[in-house]
Amino acid sequence: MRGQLRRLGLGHDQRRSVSTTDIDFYKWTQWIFLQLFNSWYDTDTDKARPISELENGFASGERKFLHEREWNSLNRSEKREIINSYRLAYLAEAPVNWCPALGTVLANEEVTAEGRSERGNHPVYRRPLKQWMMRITSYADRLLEDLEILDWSDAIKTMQINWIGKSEGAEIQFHIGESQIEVFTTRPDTLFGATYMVLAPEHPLLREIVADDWPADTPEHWKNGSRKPREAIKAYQESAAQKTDLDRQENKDKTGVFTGAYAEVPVNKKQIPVFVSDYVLMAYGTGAIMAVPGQDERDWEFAETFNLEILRTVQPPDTWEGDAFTGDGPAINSDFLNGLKVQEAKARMIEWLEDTRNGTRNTTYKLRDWLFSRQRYWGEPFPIVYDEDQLPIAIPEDLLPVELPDLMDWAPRSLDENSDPEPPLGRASEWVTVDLDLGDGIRQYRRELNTMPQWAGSCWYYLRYLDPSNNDEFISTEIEAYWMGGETGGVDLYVGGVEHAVLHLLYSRFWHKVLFDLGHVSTREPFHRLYNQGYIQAAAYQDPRGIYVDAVEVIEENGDFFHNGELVTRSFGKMGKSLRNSVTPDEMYDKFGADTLRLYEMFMGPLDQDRPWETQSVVGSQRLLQRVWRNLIDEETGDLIVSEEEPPSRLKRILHQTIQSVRDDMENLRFNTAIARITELNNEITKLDSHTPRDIAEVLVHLLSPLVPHIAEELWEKLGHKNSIVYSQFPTAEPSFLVDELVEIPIQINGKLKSRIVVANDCSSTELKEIALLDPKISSILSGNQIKKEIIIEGKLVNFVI
RNA sequence: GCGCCGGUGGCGGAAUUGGCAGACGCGCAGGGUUUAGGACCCUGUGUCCAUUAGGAUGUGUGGGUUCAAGUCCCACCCGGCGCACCA
Repeated sequence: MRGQLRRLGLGHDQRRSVSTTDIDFYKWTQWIFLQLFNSWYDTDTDKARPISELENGFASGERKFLHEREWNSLNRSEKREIINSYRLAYLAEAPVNWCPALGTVLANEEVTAEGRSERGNHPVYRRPLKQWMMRITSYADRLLEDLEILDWSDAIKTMQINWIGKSEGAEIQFHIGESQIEVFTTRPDTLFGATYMVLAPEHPLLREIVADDWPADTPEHWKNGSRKPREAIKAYQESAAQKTDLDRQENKDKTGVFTGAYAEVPVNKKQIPVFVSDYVLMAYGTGAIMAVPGQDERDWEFAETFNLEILRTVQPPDTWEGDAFTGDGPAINSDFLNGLKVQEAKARMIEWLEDTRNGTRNTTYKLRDWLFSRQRYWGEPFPIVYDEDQLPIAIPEDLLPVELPDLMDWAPRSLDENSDPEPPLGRASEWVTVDLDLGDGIRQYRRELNTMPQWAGSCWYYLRYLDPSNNDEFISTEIEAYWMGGETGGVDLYVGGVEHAVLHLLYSRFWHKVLFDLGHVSTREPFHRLYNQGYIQAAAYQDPRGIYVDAVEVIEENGDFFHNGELVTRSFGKMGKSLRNSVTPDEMYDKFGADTLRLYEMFMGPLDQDRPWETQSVVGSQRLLQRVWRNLIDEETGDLIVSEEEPPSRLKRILHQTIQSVRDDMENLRFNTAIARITELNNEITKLDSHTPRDIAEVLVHLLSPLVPHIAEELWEKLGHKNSIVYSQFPTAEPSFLVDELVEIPIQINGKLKSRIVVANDCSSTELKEIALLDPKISSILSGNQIKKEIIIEGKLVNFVI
């Protein structure tokens, strides 16, 4: 890998090379973990603060302690548990993604929509486990808002927006007998239209509310075939538990069971039936909804299946032919809301709910806290030990790093769905306990056996890269300010693939904001400008059985493709072994040289798009370099053949126009068009009868140098320079040469091009018109026709309307 | 279903604020140089009609705005990616 980078002249700075697995690096990853562990999120000031400030606040009474008992009446261990529940890095028993095939739990971001692992595509199961979490949800709003200051593509921004999934609305209390159930809705304005309620099958309050017997007149199809509600609910819960996420997605037919219970709608005291259905997810909102079929398509569908009342509370337009109406319109059937538009009605209803203590304004997010521990060997050990209270204690900074123990057998075990995760570090029997003096004498502690995910190191490596050998700090304050500061703030340009949209790029932003709050970095965001490069794809070929054949052996004939005489079909995909379509940089280097390879890769299309590799086309780039070489060097002797003459003024103009566009293109990473401009310049030089003037040659080499450094350096040296071209100033365009003395102006009749005239660049519109009318083609068309209108734009065009 | 991105010659792709569609390259065709070869040089190359001159037509489809639309507006089709019963 390093060899390939070097061979291609990619100019990586070896001195700044960092590896997240080096002890010197992960020592600081552990240090950052401690910053998170030792902080809490203060919602009053909207930033992270040291946890000691919270503790002192509780102790002094300065900060209100909103729990049942007085802070000072708690014992040490109770206090610790409370404090722990505020930390940005905390342990929690929660439903997590357990991937037995990988032997580890995974973060939500690492599980695909199909409920499989991003890595390896293995099945993932939800199950409750005690794991380390990162309180990224505290930052949801800031992660959302600060997207605005970033120069990122809309694609990535929307992916993050969707992932954070902010919805504003209200939480409303419903009474079911003695019990109370909270519902989250983004449409509190439709409360009068609530005609039934639905709980998720996993909802904990089901136990309390399910009736003993079906009420009289309960329709048969509400009963799930059971004689008693409890039986019906139990059967439904079991069948729902069997369904995978995939099943739920594929089969969107509404199913459900009546609980036998009725809830009271707070605003009109109406009694509505309570159902259980798996179209309500426990993981979102409160796991319970008020169903408003009139304004919600899913509820409409369910209402139709179970013959439930449908009441419109927003007036759809007259032309409306659909079912549920989710658009805007005046409220109807809604008492004090009648006539109000959705926005006003929402606000009014929230006011009413808060006044009457039936609910509160609330916001929910799809984003969950980040599951941070893994049961793998290759990861940073947590700088955490446990004492006899089984509560986590941070290893002091001066005892870092906590090194990974040597393990002969470090592979994760492949387990099944029902087994528990087994951290490989548990096999390091010498290591699992440790004697430490943490202030009260040497005592034995039990180590944390989980490790951090691979994202931990990549969350902050861009900072360490700036100051890679600092042994005293994770980065020096001055160096951080120098590189990360400036107008924009953050990394100036970050090029990477789109696949990290809601993984690395979200996690990094989160860590960076924590470090910012604690005063360790000076910018709100880590990456100011993000550029997602496309992938180079290559043609892959499948034989009639669908098996991929070696792409290099395929021959084309009249648009069809053959492999050993057999017809094969073509598709495009990422290069790789499975598609048997790889072309390695080394092969290309050997055949064409590093400069040609670089030039071709930059020329084949816009950087942000996927582009198909075509070995056949690489010669084009090689030819350009050969032509440039021959324009400056005698092929036979190897001598420089540039002339010291002043270049002709026409060529000088072309030269400066080229400088201008190449600068602009490079600034915007449009290397393909920059190369096209350079090619045009070189083609002009080739047409010269005399040798290339030095002024032209030097600029040409300069323009090429970032793209093809090797040949550029050699030509630069042959031009007589002692120092490397990288130390010389990139050319700047002379404004006076950017305008041509003569310009060609198109002449249109009725907007269609009929002729062209060449005029001085400062030709006035009256002159333009006169010259245009003199043009033989134009005059012959115009003769006998009345000009109705004329559009004359100086320096641009002439258009006569007849 | 929702969101984002895209659709231009045989191919990869160009085209500021609406202003000459197809820059540049590959491929292809014809010619030149060479003992030969092409990773060399020159010329041509959107499509259709025409011997030429020239004409018509043309940026996924259908409408619209405009003197003028690849570009703006409306409706739709196709492809890629992401999310998906998110209340």
